Formats: sequence, C-alpha cells, structure tokens
Amino acid sequence: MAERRQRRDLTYDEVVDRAIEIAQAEGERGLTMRGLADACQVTPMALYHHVENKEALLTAIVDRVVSDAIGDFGATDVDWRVDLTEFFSRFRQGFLDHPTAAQVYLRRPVLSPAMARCTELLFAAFERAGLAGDQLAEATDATVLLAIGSVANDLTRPNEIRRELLEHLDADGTRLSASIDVYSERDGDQRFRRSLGWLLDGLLEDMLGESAAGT
Amino acid sequence: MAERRQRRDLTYDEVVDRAIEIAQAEGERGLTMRGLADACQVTPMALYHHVENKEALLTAIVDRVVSDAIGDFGATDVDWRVDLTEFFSRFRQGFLDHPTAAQVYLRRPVLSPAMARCTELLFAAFERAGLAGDQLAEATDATVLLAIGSVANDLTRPNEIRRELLEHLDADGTRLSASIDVYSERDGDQRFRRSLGWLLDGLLEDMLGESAAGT
DNA sequence: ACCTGAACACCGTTCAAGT
DNA sequence: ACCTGAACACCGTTCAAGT
Repeated sequence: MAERRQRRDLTYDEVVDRAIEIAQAEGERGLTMRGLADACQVTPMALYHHVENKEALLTAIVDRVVSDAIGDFGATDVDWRVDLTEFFSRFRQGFLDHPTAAQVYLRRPVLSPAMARCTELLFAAFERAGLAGDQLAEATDATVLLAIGSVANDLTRPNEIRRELLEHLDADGTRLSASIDVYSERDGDQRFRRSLGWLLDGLLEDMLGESAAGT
Repeated sequence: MAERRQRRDLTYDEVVDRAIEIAQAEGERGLTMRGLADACQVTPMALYHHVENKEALLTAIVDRVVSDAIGDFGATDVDWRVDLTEFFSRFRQGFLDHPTAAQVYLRRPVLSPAMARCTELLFAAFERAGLAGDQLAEATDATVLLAIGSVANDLTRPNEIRRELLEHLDADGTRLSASIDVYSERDGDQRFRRSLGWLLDGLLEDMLGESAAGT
C-alpha cells in the first residue's frame, strides 16, 4: 500500500462493482470497508465520500443484483401465469447467485428502484389474472412470502443437511428417516415452481371461484 | 467489575437464559460475549467453558425458543388441518417474539432436538391428511417455505414500510399506490393462515385429487 | 474443572488535516 | 470535492496462567 497515490477518479459505480466482486468471492463477512478500500486502491475513509455507510452500500448491492436478475422483464403475450412464474424464478435465481444480497434482503427491508419495480410487475400479473382491489395486494403478499421462504431455505439449507437432523431424533421419531432420501434429489427451483402452482391454484379458486388452469 | 470473584456455580442453562434476556433487550448486535460475561458476573473467557463458541450459543437459543413455542404440542382429536395451522402459528409466533432467534434460523440451518421434533410433527399431520411416500416430504417442504417466508417478512417489514417504497416508483408505476392502504391493516398471522390455507387447498387437490375442505 | 488477565487480529466509523 | 492518517470504541477468540 506504500505506492498508493491520490486518485480522484473513483466513482460510486466502481465502488459497488468491487463490492459485489468481493462479496461473491469472500461472502458477506469477507466484505469489509477496509478490504473494499484496498480493492479500490484507496484509503477506507475515501469510500465514505461515495457511500453513506456500509448499510447503504449493501442496499446498492441488492438493488443492482435484483435489477440484473429481472432484467428487462415485462408482460409478454403468453399466459400471465407463465410470466409470473418466470418472474419469480429469475428473482429467486438472482438471489441464489448472490448470497450476500440475499442475506441483506432477508434481514431488513430493501427500499430501492428495482424492488419497487418488482412489486409493480407482480401487481400487473395479478391484474391480468382477473384480480382486483384488495385481492391484488393479498395475492402479491402470499406469493412473495413463498418466494422469500424459498430463497432463505435454498440459500442456507443444502439438501444433505437433513441427515444431520436425524441425529437429534430419539427412537420414536422415524418419519423423517423414512423420507430422508427425497431430500437428496430435491431441486429448489422445481420445488418452488410446484409450490407456487399450488398456492396460485388455491388462491384463484378462493378469489375467483373457478377451477384454475392446471400447473 | 472490581468486585468480581471466582464463582464456580455458573451453568450452561444460566448462560443460555442470560443470553436470551440480553437478546430480547438489546437485539442480536447487542448480544456480545463480553456483555454476556458481565451479565453472568464472569470473565468473557469463562463462557467458553460452558459453550463452544458464539454460534453454538445461538443454536442453543433457537432450540430453546422453538421448544418453548411449540410446547407440548401433539396431535389432538380435531381436524389435522386445524392442528397443522395451530402448530405453524405457534412456530411463527415464537420467532416473532424472539427476533434474534429468528435471524439465526433464517441465516443458517439449525440442527437441534426441537427442530427435529417440528419436522416429525409436520410429517405426522400430513400422514393424517392421507398423504404418503414422497408426498409427505413435498408437502412439508412447501408449507415450511411459506412459514419461513412469513417469519422473514413479518419480522423485518413493518406494514408502513411499503409507503417508502413508493418513493422509488416513477410516474408510470401506480399499481402499488392504489393498493397501499391494504398494507396498513395487514395482520401477519391472519395473512399467513390464509396463505397456508390456499397452499393446502392446491396441494391436496393435486395430490389427492379431491376437493379439499375449505379454509 | 473452572476461571482470570492479557493479548491478537480484526471491525465500522469519527475527527482533523491535507490538496 | 476528494482523499489521507491516526485514533476511538468496539468485536470473537487464543494462549498461558492461576486454584
């Protein structure tokens, strides 16, 4: 670091870029303001000129990740249900590809443009489904709960971890043991799509009183 | 701290008790090994004799919280669906009452006796519903996703926070604005129960091919 | 076995100063 | 405006030593 000179060309975007790189390589604990400063070839305190504090930096990371994940996603001419599922699948995968961003999203609200856009897309999809008024917020709410849970679960619980849970069961607990092999082949995305399908079936049946289209 | 003497009566249970008290009062960031040591009237390093490290302590906290929350819960003679909903409601509430435990549960797998017992209870409920084989793990999986998501959402997103999201919407995004008032009256437990009902409806319809009992 | 005291290797951030 | 350098007030944990 002895050869560090003043560089007045550091930008906000570069700081966020480097932060995402470090987070990908080292995880959230590995992303420190000091380490990030080194990567930017700058003193720790120089970062505070571009970013308010570490939490603001983390918000920027989540916004970037979500924005990249959903891309230019918009309504297509196919089934709203296909669109909605595709949207959530992208949303999910973006977070699974960026665990640090996911951890932040799971820990606190993230108020950002990309996040607001997600909400609009969901409302639009449910409007196309024929929902209206309070139903829109309720349907969005329910499906978002499932998506959040799916991200949290798939990010932190590898399939094999359930075997370790068996060690905490006493003799009379054998139901999980009998089903333990199911978890080895568990596919997170497929599991989410099926669960979302069930939730939509039940929700539409209740709200629209019609037998909804199958999964 | 000058009047701290050696006390050889400190127990594991007392350490966990004090830790939960501090976590309740100060939050997860406020729970430090040094602060916990003070509360136990002991030197920081004395704690490491009773607990392997901080992560092990957090696991103990989650186990205690979950164990207390589900209590002596078991199958009753009423509808399995009532039982299942009641179980999840307790599980949910336990975590909402103990945010620190919830944060740990959302961040990493928690392998403990109480957690294993939860899985057994869920499998048992779905057995009573008439499911068998792979269906048991799949139904448990789907409902757990929803429960995890509900905990994460209700713990970290106060109802009013959605209004702040509006500031990140540009002019053409007005769908959330139109529904924003729905979130003010949002009741987390009720919202979870309804969503769980929808998920169970869709799931049973698909797995058992019958029109399931209403919510 | 149970505990103390000092130290190590970190954190995020404030403050004062340079250009 | 943009950056440096030193310092503050913390962390979890290791290590060596006491009883």
